[in-house]
Amino acid sequence: MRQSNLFTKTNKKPPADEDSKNATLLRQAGFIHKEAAGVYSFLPLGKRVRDNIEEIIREEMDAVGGQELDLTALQDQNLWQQTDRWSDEAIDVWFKTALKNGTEMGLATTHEEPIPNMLTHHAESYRDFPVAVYQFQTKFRNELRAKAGIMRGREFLMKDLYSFSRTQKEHDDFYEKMKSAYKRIFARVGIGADTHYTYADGGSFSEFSHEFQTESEAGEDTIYLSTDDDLAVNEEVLSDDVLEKLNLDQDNLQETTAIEVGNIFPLGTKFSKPLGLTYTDKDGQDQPVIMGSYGIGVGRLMGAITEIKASEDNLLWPESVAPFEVHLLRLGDSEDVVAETRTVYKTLQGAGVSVLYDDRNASAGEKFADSDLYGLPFQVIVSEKTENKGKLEVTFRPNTEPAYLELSELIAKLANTQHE
RNA sequence: CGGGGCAUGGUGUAAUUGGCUAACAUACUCCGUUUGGGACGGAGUGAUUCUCGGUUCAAGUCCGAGUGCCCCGACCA
Repeated sequence: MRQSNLFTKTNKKPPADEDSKNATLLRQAGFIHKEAAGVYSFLPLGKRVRDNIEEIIREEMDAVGGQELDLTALQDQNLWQQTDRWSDEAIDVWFKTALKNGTEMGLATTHEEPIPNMLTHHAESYRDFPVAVYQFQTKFRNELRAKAGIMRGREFLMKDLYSFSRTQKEHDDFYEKMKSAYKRIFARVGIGADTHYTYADGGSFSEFSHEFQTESEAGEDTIYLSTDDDLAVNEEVLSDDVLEKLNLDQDNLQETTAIEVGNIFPLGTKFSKPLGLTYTDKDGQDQPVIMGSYGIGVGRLMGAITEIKASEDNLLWPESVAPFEVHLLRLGDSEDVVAETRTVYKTLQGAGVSVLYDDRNASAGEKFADSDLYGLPFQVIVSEKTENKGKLEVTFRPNTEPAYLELSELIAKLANTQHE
């Protein structure tokens, strides 16, 4: 994309009404726009990042057999009354709204009810199971206090997958597959080393649920990390009993704050029973379906990546999620520089590389400043200098030492550093 | 929901502490010169000082109420 066509602008100063690093930098760079507290719009650059994260998650969900769908945000209160979760006491973050006829509807905070309800109309036989369905869907939560930029908002995009199994064993096997899928996701988006499988409260149907917690001072959770096992325990369930069960020694645990970037949750028959989701077994008998839910807040994950990777002043994107792989800077506007930059731009695009081409008639300093703020993984410079050298100047962030490469060498390098 | 802080052009700030036409930087538009770390000169555009009410000869400034934003706490299916 030509940067001259990008309608968003960077700001010299960060916004004054923002405290979190993620919102401060993402807004200063024009990746997101704030509509209200905890309500952020995604602008072209920000949307590209979020889309990239979404696509990685999608690939991993498809790989474990997930089928993508898209349920509505508007929710019928009758459904939620079946599980006794329509009241504001049961779910205190409900947004509710009235239809013209006076009927109340809710804006979905989760789809633990509607998904199994929908499934009762489609899956009945043991032959129809197991099933795993997922969606990227907007959730609404009327938080008492939104905070931490895009990491705890009132409206946000969430990937939620629900598994439906016939037996506990079938459920357990799938649960393990999801655990691996989540590990791959967090590794692929560049925070694998900082993210830890964490034991957390399991609610009424199982002893534990499991969270993926990314170490960061911006986090709101406290976890106890066992570095030997790359395993952690959320403060909320920490006890001698639990430590013994997990074979952990309190003295070897390290307390740290972390961002919950994902969680997986065994639900048992908590929802399938009241909603009447059963399957008919080979003997013609109805059997309850065993459920699991598996969530990742896509926006929160983007926020977490920002918190982990960005410096105080500049964003920095892992190649796998960057809005563009290459930031191509044209310094000067002499004919040969313009022609050469255009050639590089076209050739990289032809090679399947996403390029943000700064073709503006701006000063070098301004281009560098914007480029640093954007934090794309590769910075490629074409100028009189590089023309004389006959090579491109390439910086691979976060390195600051440039390399001088032929165009063909650059393309080879880009191919090699493609993330798994 | 309890507590604290803040609210002035798109953005970041100032305004003698109640006093003249709300200033500066940046951004934006136009002209010209520039082009390796946010260039320079010139000319412009842009503000109901969050809202409503009050005090006063006079309010961005004081008072009251409300709203919004940020932070701490509680809460977090």
